[in-house]
Amino acid sequence: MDIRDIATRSGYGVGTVSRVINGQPNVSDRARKRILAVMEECGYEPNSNARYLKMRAQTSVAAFVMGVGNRLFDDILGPLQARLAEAGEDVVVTYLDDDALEVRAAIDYQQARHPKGMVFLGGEPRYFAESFHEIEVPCVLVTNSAAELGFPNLSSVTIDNESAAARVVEHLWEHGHRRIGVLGGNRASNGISSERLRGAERALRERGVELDLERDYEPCPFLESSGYEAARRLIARASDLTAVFALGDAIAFGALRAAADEGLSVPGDLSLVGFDDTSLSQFSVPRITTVRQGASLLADRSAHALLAAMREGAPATHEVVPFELVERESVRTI
Amino acid sequence: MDIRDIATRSGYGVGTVSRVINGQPNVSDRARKRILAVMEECGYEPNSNARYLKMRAQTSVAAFVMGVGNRLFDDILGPLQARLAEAGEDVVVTYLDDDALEVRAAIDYQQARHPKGMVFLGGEPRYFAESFHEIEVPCVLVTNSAAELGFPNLSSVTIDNESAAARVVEHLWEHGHRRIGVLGGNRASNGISSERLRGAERALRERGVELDLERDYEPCPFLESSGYEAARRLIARASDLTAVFALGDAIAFGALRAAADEGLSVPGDLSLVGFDDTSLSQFSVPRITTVRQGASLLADRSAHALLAAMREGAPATHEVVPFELVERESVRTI
DNA sequence: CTGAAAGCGCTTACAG
DNA sequence: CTGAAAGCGCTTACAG
Repeated sequence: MDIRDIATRSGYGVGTVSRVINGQPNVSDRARKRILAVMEECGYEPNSNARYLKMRAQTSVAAFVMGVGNRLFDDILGPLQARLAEAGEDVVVTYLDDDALEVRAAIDYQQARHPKGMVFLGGEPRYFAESFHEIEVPCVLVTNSAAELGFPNLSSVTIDNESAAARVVEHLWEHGHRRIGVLGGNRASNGISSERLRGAERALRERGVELDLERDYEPCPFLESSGYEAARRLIARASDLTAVFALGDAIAFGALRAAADEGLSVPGDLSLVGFDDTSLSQFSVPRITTVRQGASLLADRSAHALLAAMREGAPATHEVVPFELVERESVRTI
Repeated sequence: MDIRDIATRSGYGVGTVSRVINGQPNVSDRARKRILAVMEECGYEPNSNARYLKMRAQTSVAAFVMGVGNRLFDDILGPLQARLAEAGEDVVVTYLDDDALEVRAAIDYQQARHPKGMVFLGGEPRYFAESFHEIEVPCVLVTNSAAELGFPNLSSVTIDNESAAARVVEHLWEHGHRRIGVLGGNRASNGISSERLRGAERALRERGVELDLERDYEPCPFLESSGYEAARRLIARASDLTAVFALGDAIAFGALRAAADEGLSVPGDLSLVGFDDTSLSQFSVPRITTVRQGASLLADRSAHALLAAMREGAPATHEVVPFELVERESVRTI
């Protein structure tokens, strides 16, 4: 059952059939109606390989997910693929190890598959700066800003991570905390973790305290297990901390467990704040105060930016969506 | 840069180039070496649309994920796509709402995209029985058995959910619990939740107690929030329960929170067991006793079965992989 | 508005 | 072992 069968059965030529498939205007109503009816009756679906081959277009959009265990990314992925599916786009997702070079992976992928567009869930700006110029298709970086990078085909949608982190510190400060530790991420990176770290440092500095990176900060990946280990180290080393700001909910969740293992109650002995508002912080005991970034809003805006770039050649945009500090039960006033 | 360019530059014909691309044997070593070198030098990658069009083959394998928030599925997806990628297969993933008809979605997808194979992460056997016969490509159902269904192109890999649930009840029983409630899933379904429920009922019955479905069972989706709500209802209704078996970790995690909100300590006032061994049960306070099913083992075996069916036309297999009860801190002896 | 024809980049008999 | 040619199922100028 191919386009020729439909042409024969409907009494029109393949050209006309093709035009109705593609919703082009220059077809008579009569022809359109008839052809649609025949296609319907035959359950005909155009062969996408042939279409894409001709249209010199690409098979789908590729999504690269940084790190396997990231809940927020999983939460974004669902809505994202839904939005894209509504627009008729498939998404092929690739999970990358935390230490994989996402831009390299994307370049290889582009070479092999010629996607129409790509989206990066997370990513390290440094790698983008180095090699993103090899990428030609419209892309969007999600949860991390690409504004500074200035590539014409790289949009981004993100919250203001630095301000959000500063807000957390402000919140802790208002509740009387002066000895605040920070947990997670990686100083060398210039991704979200360093933005958040910077925000925390700035807010502290504005209040006259300099964050002691050697003592009161402990880096770690955004995983429950890593958060657990890192928190144990931090707590052991800096036992005078009254509050810990974990740069991600998964880390905070691990830290909550670590505190329990150290015999510390949260928030009795130690206050804790997370980041992302996943179900981890919503249902833990105690519920963890955190920063919400809306997964479906991020997904929406990302799909929008990508589609606009893919379809209308819209220029790259850098959208900053709002965040919200959600106060729960893990911070006490001292 | 297409196959003709490579042909010209290497001094061979396109047929020969095509043969080396496809690793066919009837090419001289000299030709192969030369052509490979030219391809390498040009960074040439064959156009997959053209290949698939000619090979009348399909673009990729499709994965359907039932429900958006399922951690276990997310954990399977990563390794699964990695295995498949090693074998040169893309995977296009589609997230389905909990109430979506996965087999219908797959039929539509097959119609539209002609995938080489499909994998279902979760799924309702009833729907498979009804309409899977419309599906022609090799498929595998993961975390749920398709053995009873008897379709020649539907493999499955799963643990023995019924035995695992029975094991949980046995464990609770050994610790002195006689009033055991069950939380989660859906009685009408005949998917994993009903298997687990059945296992629990059986184990209870073997010990002379009949599970009161109206009083000591509360159905719910496999989400933290649903587990929370369901647990509150169950606890309010059947306050004499000494233990609750949640049919999933997410549910257990929600239940842990619900217990806290009811002023019940776990395991002091109420013992709790989950299912899946996600990080939710690993790092919660208390850590939750649960059943481990190995995500990467499930992924491995599924990829294996699918590949065998796709490449060698291997018949459907129904593999049962081991589970393990992992004892933690949420069950006390009474 | 419509059809006939060329061609997208490959693979695969068919000859040699 | 290798090349020339046909054709996979579409789309898109080009005529009309």
